[in-house]
Amino acid sequence: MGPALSLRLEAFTRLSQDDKAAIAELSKVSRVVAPRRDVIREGENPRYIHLMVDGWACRYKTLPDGRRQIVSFFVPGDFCDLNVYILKEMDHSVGAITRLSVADISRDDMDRLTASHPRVTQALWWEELVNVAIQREWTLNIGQRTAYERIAHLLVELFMRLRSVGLTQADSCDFPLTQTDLADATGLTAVHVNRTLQELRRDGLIELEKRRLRIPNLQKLMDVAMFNPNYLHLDHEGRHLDANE
Amino acid sequence: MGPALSLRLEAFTRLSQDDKAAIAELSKVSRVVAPRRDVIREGENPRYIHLMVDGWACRYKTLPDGRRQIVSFFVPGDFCDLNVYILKEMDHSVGAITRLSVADISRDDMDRLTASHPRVTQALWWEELVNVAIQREWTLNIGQRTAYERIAHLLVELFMRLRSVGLTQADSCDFPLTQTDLADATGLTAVHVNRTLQELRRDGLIELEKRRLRIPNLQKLMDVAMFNPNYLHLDHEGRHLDANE
DNA sequence: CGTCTGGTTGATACGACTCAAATTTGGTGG
DNA sequence: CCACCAAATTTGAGTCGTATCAACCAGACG
Repeated sequence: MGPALSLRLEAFTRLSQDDKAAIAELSKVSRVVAPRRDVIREGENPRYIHLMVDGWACRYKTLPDGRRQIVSFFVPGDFCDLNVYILKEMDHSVGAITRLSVADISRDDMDRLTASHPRVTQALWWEELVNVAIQREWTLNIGQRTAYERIAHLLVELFMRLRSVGLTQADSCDFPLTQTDLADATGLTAVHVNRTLQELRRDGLIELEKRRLRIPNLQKLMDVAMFNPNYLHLDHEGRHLDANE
Repeated sequence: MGPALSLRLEAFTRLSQDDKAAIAELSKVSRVVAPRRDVIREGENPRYIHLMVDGWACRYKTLPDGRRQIVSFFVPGDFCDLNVYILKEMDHSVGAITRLSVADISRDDMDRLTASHPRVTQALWWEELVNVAIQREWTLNIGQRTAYERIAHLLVELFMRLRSVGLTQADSCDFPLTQTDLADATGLTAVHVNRTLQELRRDGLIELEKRRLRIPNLQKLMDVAMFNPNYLHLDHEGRHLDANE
C-alpha cells in the first residue's frame, strides 16, 4: 500500500508526482512473508533491499546461547533497510511480526531510482538518520528506564509513529505485538512484561487486549515514560515544503 | 591529526590524493574542548558538523531526573556526526572525554566537499551505517548481556575499533574512560562496574590501570563477551580498492 | 597540605528473573 | 459449530543480580 509509504517519506521531503510514481513502481509487492517467518537472516548475503510495503516486522539479533533482542520495529509505512549498500553479510535478522508484504528491490533498480530522483535519495537518508536516532533512544530506554517506564516509552513511541502515518484512530491503534515481543524488545522477561502491563492497566494508562492498544491519556503516559518526542524528528521541514509547488 | 582520520575513512573507500587533500583542508582544528566539557548539547540548534580530529568523546542522553546514558563513543579517527542534515535540534549531547580537537565544518563547506568528492560522500555514509550497526549492537549488549559479559563486550569493541586505526600497541591501548563512564555506557552503576572489572581482572581477562588497558588474550575475552565482530564491518571492500590505481 | 576526583569496600534492599503450572485465547479441522 | 491444540497470557513462590547508601582510600593538583 503506497499511502502509508509515501506519507512516511513525505515526512522528510515533499515528493513530486514523478517521484511518487517511481516509488510506486518499485513498491510492487514481490512476496508475502507469513507471521513469525524471517525476511532475511543474520549471516546471509543481502542481495536485495527489502521494502516493507505492509505489515509489522522487526530487526533482531541473537546470542549464541539463544538470548534474543529485538533492536527495532518496522511499522507499516516504514521504508526499508539500506544495509545492502555496505554489508557483505547481514549483522542482524529481519523477521515478520504480522503477515508482511515485501518488495525486494535490486541494487541496480535502487541505484536507478536514486540517480534520477534526488529527493527520494534525500528522503531515504533522512529516514536512515531518524532510525539511528530511534536506536539511540532505545539504548537510553533499556539502559536507564525501569520496566514500567520502559514499556510505557515503547508504547508511546509506537503510537506516535503509527499516528504520523495515519494509522491510529483517536486514542487507539492496532497492536500486533505479543508480550514476548515486548519482552525481547525491552530486555525484560515475558513474565515481567505481563506484570508490568497489568500495572499500567491498573493505573489507567493503557488498555491492551485483542491486539488493540488504547491510550486514554497520551500526555499522562508520556509523562511517566519521560517521553521527549524530539528524537523522532517529526517536525522536519519536509512537512512544510512541496516539490510540486 | 589526519592519519587516523584518513585510515578510518579508507576502511570504506580508497580515497584519492585529491580526496585526502580536501579532507585535510577541512580538518583544520578550529577549537579545543577541555575534558568533560560539551561539544554541543541536546536542544541546541546545530550550525556545524563536528569533526572529531583527535581525542575521545561520547554522545549521551539524559532523563529529566538526571539519569544519564552514554549511547556511543567517538574514538580518535572517528569522523563526525551528520545529524546537522536533518536536525533542527540536537536530540542528544556530545561531550569530550579527553582533551578534544574539533573542526567545526559549516554545512556549506560540507556540501562543497561532498559535491566534488563523491567517494568522500560514500565513505561518510558508510561510516554512518556502521554507526547504526554499532548502536544496534549496544541495544543487544545492554538488553541481553550480564554485567560481566557486557563490560567485556564494550572493552573488546573499543579495542578493535582502536586497532583498526592503528591506535593499539600489541595487546594494549590507551584507555581514558573512568568507571563512571563505563557505568553510564553500560547501564550499570559505577559500584557494580568496579566489582565487575575486578572479576575480569581476577579471571586474567584484562589489566586496567592508569588509563591503560591490556588484553592478554583477546580471543578469550571475545568468547566470554560472545563478541561477533561482524557488526563493525571492518572487512569492507574499501580495504581492497584504491582510487589511485 | 587540604581538596577533589576516581576507585574500592561493606551491608542491605529491591527489581527483575526463574521455574512451574494454570488459564485463556485463537485457530483448525472434523 | 464444537473439539482440539498450540500459542499467549496469567499467577505464585522463591532466588539472584544489580542497585543503594555510606564510608574509606589513593593519587593529582593547586
